[in-house]
Amino acid sequence: MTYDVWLRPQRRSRGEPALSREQIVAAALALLDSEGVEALSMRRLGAKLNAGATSLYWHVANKEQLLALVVDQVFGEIESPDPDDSAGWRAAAMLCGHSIRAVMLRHSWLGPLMSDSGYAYGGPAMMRLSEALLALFEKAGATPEVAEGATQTLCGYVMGVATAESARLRMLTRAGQDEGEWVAKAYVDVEKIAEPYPRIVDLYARHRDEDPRLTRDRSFQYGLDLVLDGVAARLPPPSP
Amino acid sequence: MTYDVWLRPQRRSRGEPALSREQIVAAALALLDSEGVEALSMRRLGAKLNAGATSLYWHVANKEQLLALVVDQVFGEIESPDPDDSAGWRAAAMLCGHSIRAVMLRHSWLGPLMSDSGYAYGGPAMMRLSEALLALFEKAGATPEVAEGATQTLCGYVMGVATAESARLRMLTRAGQDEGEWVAKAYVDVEKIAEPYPRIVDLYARHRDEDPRLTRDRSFQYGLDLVLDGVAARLPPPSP
DNA sequence: CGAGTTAGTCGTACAGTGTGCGAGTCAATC
DNA sequence: GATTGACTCGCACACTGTACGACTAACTCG
Repeated sequence: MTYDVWLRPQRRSRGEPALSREQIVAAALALLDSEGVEALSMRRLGAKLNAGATSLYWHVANKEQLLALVVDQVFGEIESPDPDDSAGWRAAAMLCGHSIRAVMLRHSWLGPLMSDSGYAYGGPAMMRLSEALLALFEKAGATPEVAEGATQTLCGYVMGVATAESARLRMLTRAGQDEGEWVAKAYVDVEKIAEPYPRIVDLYARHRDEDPRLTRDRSFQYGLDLVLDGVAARLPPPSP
Repeated sequence: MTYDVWLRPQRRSRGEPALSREQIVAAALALLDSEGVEALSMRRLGAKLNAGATSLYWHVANKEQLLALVVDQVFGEIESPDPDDSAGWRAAAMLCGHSIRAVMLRHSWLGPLMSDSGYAYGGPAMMRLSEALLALFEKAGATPEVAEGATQTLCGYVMGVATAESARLRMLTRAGQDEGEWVAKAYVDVEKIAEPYPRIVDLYARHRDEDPRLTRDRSFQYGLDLVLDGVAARLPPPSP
């Protein structure tokens, strides 16, 4: 019965209670954003809400469920594509891909939390996103099967890459270093470890003097284009 | 200096010590496979090795580092592509993609651990894999830039999808249910939540009576083909 | 109005976590 | 024989998630 997270109605009384599920989720989100995932404990969250740690358990079954709620809340920040986007399906899908990535980089704890369990069964926000993507591709002429494949491939790619990117970002902020500095410092280590792997050394060298953020942006865009090319090839030819 | 995990030489004495780093990593791997990530504590790991929990800290700086070592060890199970594969680059890349997915599904804790931090800086095994993929694409005629893009896109897609798949698998084994049973049971909940999203309801309905494993296999293959199509379009046309 | 029910909060307690520290052991070397 | 260095380990600390039962305060019913 894992789905009852989303089904269970919220109990309510008259004089509104001091704590509410929305409040708790919002506070958890704020704590995650400002201090990272390892800082989120029920006690700290309670303290932030001027409440006892165990009071939270009235509104939320356990920590895992709370995290699922937070994850879905953040999914709500993603801009769903507009199936009637006048710029065409491709531009809309692209925008959506970038939006997913932006949200995952903005909340760099999202990747790990999704992998931990959030992924497995999606909440309403994730469903809304999936529905919108399916609709987008179908409107572009895809069969339901193609739309499904396109959606899964797009999401798989975007989330895979963004998860890796955010892992890197978390490591940097934890080290309190700028991405540029870090690349410079890491380079000497990488040269040693990667020594038997000339193409990797070369790859590092090629990006050595670039702004790492731009490199990442470009790299993401490259793969996104590649995936969307693949999608386009599976759609009926556009009417002239 | 995050890279010193891979650089630090192992201390050794004459009469070989009761514990070794390899042993610890192997035991941790076994524990992860058999009981999952939440069962891996330093105390339990120590007990499994007939050693005190804190003895491990002689061989390993901390738990995080241990996990990084385990992750890289498992990466070693992935079959690197053979750049001279007589079946062509596409078949080789495909095989590699399937191998990555197989390893991630076999060790369903891998996705989360990679997202947590492993991803950020790769160990030798991950480097070997990257090098092999770069070599494969370059041998197929790609420029270093295209090879880089292809590698990142392929890995991003495969790891993204496989992480999502393994999250589902973990949830199932935790619930002690068969994937088929679960789909059947979840269906009634999903119908409620997804009710405003007709395409998702439809998607569920389409797969309702299939073997979920085959559905997943097919879906993965679909996206892999799509990505490789995109890669092919970026390679020079094959000589006749 | 009084009694009972229910929603909501919280303190305490328990079993567990990662790991710093210092004390111990034992083989190799001087 | 003394000393060094490689290891092992028990204890302690601060911290975790959460079960449980006690408590308060508001609402409902007779």
